[in-house]
Amino acid sequence: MAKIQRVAELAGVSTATVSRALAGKTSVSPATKAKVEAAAKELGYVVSSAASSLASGRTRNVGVVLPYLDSWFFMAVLKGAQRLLADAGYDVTLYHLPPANGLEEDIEGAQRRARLFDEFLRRQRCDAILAVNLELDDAERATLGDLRRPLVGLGGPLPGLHTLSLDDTAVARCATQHLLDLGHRHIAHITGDPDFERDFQMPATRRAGYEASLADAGVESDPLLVRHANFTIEGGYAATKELLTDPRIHPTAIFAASDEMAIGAILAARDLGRDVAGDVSIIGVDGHDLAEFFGLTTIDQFPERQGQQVAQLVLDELAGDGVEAVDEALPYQLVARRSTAPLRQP
Amino acid sequence: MAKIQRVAELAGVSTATVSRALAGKTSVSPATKAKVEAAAKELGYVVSSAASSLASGRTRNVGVVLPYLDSWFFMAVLKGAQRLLADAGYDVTLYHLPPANGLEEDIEGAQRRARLFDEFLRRQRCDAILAVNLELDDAERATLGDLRRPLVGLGGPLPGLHTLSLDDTAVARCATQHLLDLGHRHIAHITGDPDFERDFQMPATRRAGYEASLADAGVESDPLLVRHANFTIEGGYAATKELLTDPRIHPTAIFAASDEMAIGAILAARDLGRDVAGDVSIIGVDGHDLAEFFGLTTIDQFPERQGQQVAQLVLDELAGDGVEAVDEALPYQLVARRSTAPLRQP
DNA sequence: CCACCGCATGCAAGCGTTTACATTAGTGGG
DNA sequence: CCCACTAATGTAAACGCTTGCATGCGGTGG
Repeated sequence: MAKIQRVAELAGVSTATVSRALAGKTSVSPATKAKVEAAAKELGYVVSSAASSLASGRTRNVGVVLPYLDSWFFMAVLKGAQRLLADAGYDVTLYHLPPANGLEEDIEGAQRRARLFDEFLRRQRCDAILAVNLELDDAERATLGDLRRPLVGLGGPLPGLHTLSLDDTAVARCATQHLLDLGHRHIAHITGDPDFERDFQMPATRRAGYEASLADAGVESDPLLVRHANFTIEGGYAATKELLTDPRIHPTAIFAASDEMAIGAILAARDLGRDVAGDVSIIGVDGHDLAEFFGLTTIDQFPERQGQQVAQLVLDELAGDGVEAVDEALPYQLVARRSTAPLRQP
Repeated sequence: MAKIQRVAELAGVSTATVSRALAGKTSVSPATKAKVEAAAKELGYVVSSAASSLASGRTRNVGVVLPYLDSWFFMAVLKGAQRLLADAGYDVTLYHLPPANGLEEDIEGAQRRARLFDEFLRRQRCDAILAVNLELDDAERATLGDLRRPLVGLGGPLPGLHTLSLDDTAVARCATQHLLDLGHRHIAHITGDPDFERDFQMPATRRAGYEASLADAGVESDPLLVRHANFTIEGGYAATKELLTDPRIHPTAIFAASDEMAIGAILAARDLGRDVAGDVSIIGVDGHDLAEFFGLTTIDQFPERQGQQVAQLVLDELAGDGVEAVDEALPYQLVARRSTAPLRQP
């Protein structure tokens, strides 16, 4: 039996009034509202989300799509978003969507991806989708468009939808400029592997910022100073060992496109007996929890706050404040620590 | 209009048949099934989860309750569980439930916790709950019991429900024994802070295993050799600096209750100019991604596989294989790497 | 004093499925 | 050739809420 019935009977009102009283929206007299709430509490009543969704078309649930579940950065974002959404009464359902790698042989991955779009996201389980670092092909874009639900992105821009993104060019310039300002001229760069993930723009963008900054300073860029890793500590470590032992180059500073790679760089430098900052300055990007611990200079992008911001955006769109599909810039900030220092004069 | 209607019309059958054909359960002739599937595909039809849930009482959704969203370990578990559940067609909705810290002043945390139990978990949005490292009070236990849904725990035992847990005593003994076998007698232990999280048994249990193992070997345990950290790299680092510089003690080996603390220990030893393995052997627990990178000897507990296993348990219970409420032991394995070595003879 | 208005509430029609039960057609044994 | 039985399908009643519309009521301005 419709459980709301029981509450209605106990409170001596109709189910309609119970519904209205508990939703808190439309006009219900304070006295009635109190009675209903008392009855609900006494019976331990909580609305059935299925029934409520079916009747109202609203689910009180937001889908969060993440490319990685094992990366510090995305978890920080998730944490921020989850908290804000939960406080607003929304559940979060989590979808894992690894970046399409474009590899022929990854049939399983492609199937999972297709299934996510064709099946999971279309069940109308979410009032809105919050997608982090999502790159879409046209069919996928169409699927999401058909949902007719707010769709908000973090790390865009994604054409046609509201996104929050970091200005990767500016961030890279900021990091590079910091090293230039310290007097460094042989600045290496560790970034993502452009072949590794199809369509993942960020590494290329940061590299462009790095090169532009060098160019502005009249420093010639050397392809040998750019290495690819995959955003992991191990990757940064390996790349740095190469950079610091290649006899053709003599970098005095390294700009890593993520803090995890920068931490790997610090460890590699130490293992090679180089003095971090003294012999080689290292700067990262992210604002990793461990940056403080390692004394890592970084461009903090406040990931947890990003999660909150993008969640707030979702809530705004759900509230109908029909924001237009724009791309907003996220804040970032240079945090100077011990891993960077002025170039030691030879 | 009931969209299933359209499919039914296009396929020339009743909605009941469409429902059956798409669910794939009951008897539908292959021909009809094909027609229905074609019609559904043509219309891009996907069942509305709300309607389906309301009618069937099943949601195809599993709630996963985690104590931390920013810890490597829990994310590894989540990753494993999410994948298995997604492959089985289940959505995962994520609930963040920080451990109750028992602090009077943490009203906000207590409210969040209460709200999770009283509101979120009771909306009948989940077919089952998968709880990781959950510690419940009686009222909470009652709430979850009232749900009448499968409730499975990882890291128990939780009285009355089916759990998978690591034998923390055995793990600690295994780690300690490894160090004893290498000839160490002054073995330090870094574990969690018992006051930090009310009711979180694991640190105490591991410590007990450590002490039992020492006792078995006839080695006297020294409270000075036990330090508390909070399962972070920073914590392990700080604790290790203390251990290695306290003039009253001379540990030649450290057993850290987590790999992250063990990594902190390695970094601390290095910073103090000690040779890891040569001067001080270090062993952790978890099987962290970075253990290989740091050459860390560890007791691997295969967190991602734990996630899969506990997810499988959920699926089994949902399939009605009414497993009884038992506590099953999870596998673990000593992985010896470079951070442990035989005691150097003085 | 009346017509009108707005607020609080009730009534009942959905919302889009699933599924128990009824119905029909086909099958093999007696 | 009939019957009992099974497999495939249809019929229609839930499922537990939300919400447009109707109703009743006290107050207000003319």
